[in-house]
Amino acid sequence: MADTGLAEVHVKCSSCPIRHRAVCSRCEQDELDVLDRIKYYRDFTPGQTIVWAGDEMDFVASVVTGIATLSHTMEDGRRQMVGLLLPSDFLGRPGRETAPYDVVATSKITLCCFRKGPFEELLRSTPSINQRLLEMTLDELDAAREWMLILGRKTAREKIASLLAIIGRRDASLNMSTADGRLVFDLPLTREAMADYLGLTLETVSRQISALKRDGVIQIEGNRHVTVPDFQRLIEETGDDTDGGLIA
Amino acid sequence: MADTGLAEVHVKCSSCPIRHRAVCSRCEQDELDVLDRIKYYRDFTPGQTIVWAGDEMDFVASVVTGIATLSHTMEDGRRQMVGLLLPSDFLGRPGRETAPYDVVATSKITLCCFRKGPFEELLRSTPSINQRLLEMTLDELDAAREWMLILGRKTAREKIASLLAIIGRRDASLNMSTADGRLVFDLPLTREAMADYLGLTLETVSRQISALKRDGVIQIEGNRHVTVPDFQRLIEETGDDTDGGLIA
DNA sequence: GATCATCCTTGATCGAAATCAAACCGAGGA
DNA sequence: TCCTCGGTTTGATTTCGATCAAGGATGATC
Repeated sequence: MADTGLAEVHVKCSSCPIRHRAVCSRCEQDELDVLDRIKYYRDFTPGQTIVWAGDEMDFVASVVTGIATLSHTMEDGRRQMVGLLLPSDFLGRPGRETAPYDVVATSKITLCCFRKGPFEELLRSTPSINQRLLEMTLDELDAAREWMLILGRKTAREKIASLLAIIGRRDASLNMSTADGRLVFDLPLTREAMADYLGLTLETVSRQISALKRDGVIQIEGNRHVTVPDFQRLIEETGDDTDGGLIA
Repeated sequence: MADTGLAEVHVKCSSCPIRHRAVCSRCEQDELDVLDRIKYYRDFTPGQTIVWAGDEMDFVASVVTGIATLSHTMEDGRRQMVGLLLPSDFLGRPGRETAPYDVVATSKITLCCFRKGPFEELLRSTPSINQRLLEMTLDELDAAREWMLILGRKTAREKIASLLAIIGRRDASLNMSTADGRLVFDLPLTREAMADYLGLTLETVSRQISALKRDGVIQIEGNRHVTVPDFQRLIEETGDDTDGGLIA
């Protein structure tokens, strides 16, 4: 078992509450042993609902690869996305029985799951995981509050620019990007999902993206592939304080 | 010192990460001793800014009495409230140097503060506090996501009804309320603050409150004092799933 | 009790985004 | 090749809430 499992898990230690052997050299061996016994993997296909709001949820999980969304749906069909899960993000809440939102895969996705009971046991016995989880939750809270500003006070154009900046920034730290302020990435969301994220209609999303393209803020090939020639310019369009280096 | 401090702190143990002697019979004595040494109280007057966004913040705190708000402000003055601190709520983030939002007292308020260094030390040595803090942060995250739905997808009328329901519900568990579905409470916020909370203008807030009054959903005396004759009716106006018993 | 400053309400008008409607595009599949 | 279908774009029109603009209530201070 020693080092052969290295390729098995692709989660970075710095952003996962669970210390996977593959990437974390500081892991205590016994902790890993416990985790190995209770963890299992699940795959989902694009569009598949992972958990329905209100359903019992007997596991927590960490995203290994792929993207999922959390969203509220009102009875009349209005939908608001309230979270975006990228690789290394954590899903589920220790000490809660039922899921408060729908969780939907927007791409092929692999989750590393832990049964809730054993995981909570582990939480109790391993303060470091608790601490890690607290940090991650605080980060999520900050992100949520950032979104509240976007949802409550920004114009449609600013909303789109903000979303592009966030996705671009997040991708930049992990994926491709060229130096010199140029940035290239693929949108992980449909126009409709973007609309659900931003509290807009998909028509408005489309129009604003066209407008940003027309104004030279971005370039797009084939619906998803985005090039940002000048990231600073994009940041200016968000309405935020002009602080934004590529990687915050 | 033994029991004479009982009236000193009014925070309920069930919702405070710190176990105050006054209300918590399960406190371990030594933990209290440490806390007693590092805690201190600060009072603020209505309208006073407790922390400016970007300022260094060398303490964390728990609200003892009064109300404060967290808000983002954009350069052009647009403002979005992102949090409402009521008694027993926690303020500040362990492991962060500067405040990300303005914190403003909306009433006379008393904070129970802890210097950050010693508090973080305590966090490291006392897992139970970590755990408590995690729970509270997860609750806040849920609340933030609830707000995202309100901000992104609800109409002005639904927003107002939602805010009234939230304040009413929160008050109901602590303060006055009559059984039989009738509910009476005082708004802790000005129209402008409500607008900042809901992503509206104060004029729209005023108009929608008038409309709810005209339609008999609420009654109001003197700007602040609200009576909800039928809480269920108010819930229906929020657009949410019609689950809402008085106390969730 | 008059003055003043906040906070609140109401009216008229405007505008950004929603809604309604149609067409476009690329990828499979028959 | 043509057809279908999901995702997308674009246009015309409507609507809800913002904005602009007066006034009215309430409470503190002198």
